[in-house]
Amino acid sequence: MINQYTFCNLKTEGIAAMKARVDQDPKGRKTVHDACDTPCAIERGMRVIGGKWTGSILWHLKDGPVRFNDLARMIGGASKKMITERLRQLQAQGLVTRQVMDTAPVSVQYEITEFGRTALGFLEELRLWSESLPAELIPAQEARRSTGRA
Amino acid sequence: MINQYTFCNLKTEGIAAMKARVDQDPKGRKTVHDACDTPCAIERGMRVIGGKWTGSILWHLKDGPVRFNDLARMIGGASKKMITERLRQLQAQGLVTRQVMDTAPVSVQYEITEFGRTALGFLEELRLWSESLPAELIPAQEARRSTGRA
DNA sequence: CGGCATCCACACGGATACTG
DNA sequence: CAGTATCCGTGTGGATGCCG
Repeated sequence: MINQYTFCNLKTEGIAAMKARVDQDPKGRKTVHDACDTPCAIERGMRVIGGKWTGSILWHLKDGPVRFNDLARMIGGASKKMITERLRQLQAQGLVTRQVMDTAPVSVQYEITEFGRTALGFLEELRLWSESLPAELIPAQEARRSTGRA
Repeated sequence: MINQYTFCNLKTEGIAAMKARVDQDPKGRKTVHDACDTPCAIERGMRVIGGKWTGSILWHLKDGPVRFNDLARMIGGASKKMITERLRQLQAQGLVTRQVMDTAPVSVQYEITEFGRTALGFLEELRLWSESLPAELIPAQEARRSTGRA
């Protein structure tokens, strides 16, 4: 009978791994201890860099500051709206900085912060892993149907 | 005029460290070279393990087979529907296996495959990174409003 | 127990137009 | 150039019920 599991915890004090468990009382009812009180670290991390395009954006900034439209150009498939949205989010989280250059016409530069760079390691790993994936199992990026508006 | 992007192409031949560049021709028009091959790997990877709860599920299977309901219990916050859905997806992608045990009542065991394990590496990295994040910037998991139905 | 079916509220995100 | 505003189809995913 399976009644003992380990899974992710938020407290990293003892690091190693506090073990979350599913226990069974005499009556057979189960309770979880130290479950993912909050969404797991995994989930929480995903909320930060797992947004659509978020990873790509961050990734594109790794080689230096990039201007808005260039960024949009690089990430083919993402609308300006999305780029803006995600950039704002990343900015609010301190992963990138936004700097308006005093030129005409205006130009805005986005740059990854030191903090943002700490995420690149993981992204690199993800990239390597992804590239080893058989193409068939990648869920096709479906084209949304047009809104029908002129 | 937007008419030339290379993105999400699945050719992974040259990969290595292709730098995406935005070039400008004499007339000031810009073109992108080697745009998304690399970054899109990020996006593609996200499509596979970036789904809601997907990472958590995989993560929770790392220590051994787990039964459906126990899995659901562990991942507090996810509905059975989601768990099922994601499990099916993971199964179709060969990251987990599903095995119906011959017991009464039925019990079903999910187990991570060797292939699935290859993803644990960066999930671990993600976990470490996430745990270092200040709690404030984690987008709260908003509670959906009830459907109003009885 | 381990689901599937249904219903439905949103949130997401593309398209488009407009602005300084 | 670098957005903002708006409109709206569509996907996502929680809630609930039923079933073998």
